[in-house]
Amino acid sequence: MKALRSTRCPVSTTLDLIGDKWSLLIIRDIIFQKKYTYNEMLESVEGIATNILANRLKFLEKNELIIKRGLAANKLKKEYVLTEKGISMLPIIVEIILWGTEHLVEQEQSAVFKEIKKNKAKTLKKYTALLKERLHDVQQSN
Amino acid sequence: MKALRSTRCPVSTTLDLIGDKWSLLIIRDIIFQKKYTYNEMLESVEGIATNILANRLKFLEKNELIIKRGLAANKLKKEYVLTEKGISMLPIIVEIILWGTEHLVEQEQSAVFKEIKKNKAKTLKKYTALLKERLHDVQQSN
DNA sequence: CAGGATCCCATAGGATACTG
DNA sequence: CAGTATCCTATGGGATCCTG
Repeated sequence: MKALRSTRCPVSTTLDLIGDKWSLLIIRDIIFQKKYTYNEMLESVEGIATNILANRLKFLEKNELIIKRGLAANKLKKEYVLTEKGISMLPIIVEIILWGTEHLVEQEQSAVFKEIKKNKAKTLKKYTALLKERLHDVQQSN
Repeated sequence: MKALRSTRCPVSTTLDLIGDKWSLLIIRDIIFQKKYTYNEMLESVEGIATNILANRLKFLEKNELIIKRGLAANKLKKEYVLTEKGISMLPIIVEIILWGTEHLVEQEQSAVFKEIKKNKAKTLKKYTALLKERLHDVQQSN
């Protein structure tokens, strides 16, 4: 992943951040699947290679969408947490979910996706609150 | 561009459609910059190569986000029009614009982007109506 | 004008083995 | 457990020239 296109268009610069096959899936899993650690993500994100996952996590961290911290319980274990900037990406993901369920995927949906379809605003609020709570917990424990 | 990942996750399948550097920029230009023809896009989309543009247009057409039609005035000239499916992608782009203007791009914004920031729902409605009108015009002239 | 054809390079990304 | 290191391939994508 290279530097962002230095243009004045918010669409192209944002695409430089999440316009690839993987970044948004990682964020999706942090948000909806509660996958916070490296190996959890390795299993959860559909077939991502270990070097690619490492690369993306670093890239997302560098661009301040996530932060990494060690877990007190186990010094070896690290977990990733969405920053405020990362959390504010939720509306984008929600719209993508809505579009995808409407136009591409017809099968049974996960509970969260149904929830979004049923009441977007409410679900958005709920998950934003959850994520902020988690972020603040992490910031306090420093 | 390959086939879509056949998964049940709407995020990953949608990313297979627009999770690249270019596709969404093409759609952005059709919507906001009123770039409808090949050469207009070639100039407008930041430095895209001719083979890449052709590739993406074909891919978007194949996935029914755009349709192509010849212009009566000039048999050689073609123009691209968003389908209903393509138009319904507008909320995704709007959220990306909002996020990008908030977190990445600080400079003066284009009028449209300011409009979105000021009143998202209204702007969404307005552009959706405009695009549908154009689509119906095209469908009638067949 | 709307693309196709070609050439070529950089890099995304898969597989696997290894390490602090 | 959380990555690194390496090797290798596919393909994204730039530049340029060509054509119906």
